[in-house]
Amino acid sequence: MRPRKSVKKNTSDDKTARVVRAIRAIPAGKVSSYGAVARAAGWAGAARQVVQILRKVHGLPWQRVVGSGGAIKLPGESGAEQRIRLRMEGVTFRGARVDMKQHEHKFGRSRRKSKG
DNA sequence: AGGGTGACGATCA
DNA sequence: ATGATCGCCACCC
Repeated sequence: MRPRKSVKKNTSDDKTARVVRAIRAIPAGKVSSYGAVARAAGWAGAARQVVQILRKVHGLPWQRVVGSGGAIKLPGESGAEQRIRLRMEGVTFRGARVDMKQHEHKFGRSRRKSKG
């Protein structure tokens, strides 16, 4: 038997693809954290890789990914811009952090369409 | 191959 | 809340 390819690869590219999908799944007005995105992509513990992907892949709603607890981790002006962008999307803050109670995005579990 | 690094995260003081 | 530490993972020299 040769290794099953179509089951689940785990190349860096595939993981990246999953992270990208997770990030793109965050709607405007919502945010998620680096760690949460990593887990949603089936890659627990890869918060730092989420950052790398965030920097590498262009066209992502990067402002919607914040630190644990809603902290803005981007330094300097970039951080200021992130706040502005989020506020423009309707995200509210609780001091220096995003009000996660209201804006934390919950990722779905590969849900099939359900009957209503 | 080994060591330094980073938009991290959880924990401890 | 702040600062130090340790764990984590891939990337870069």
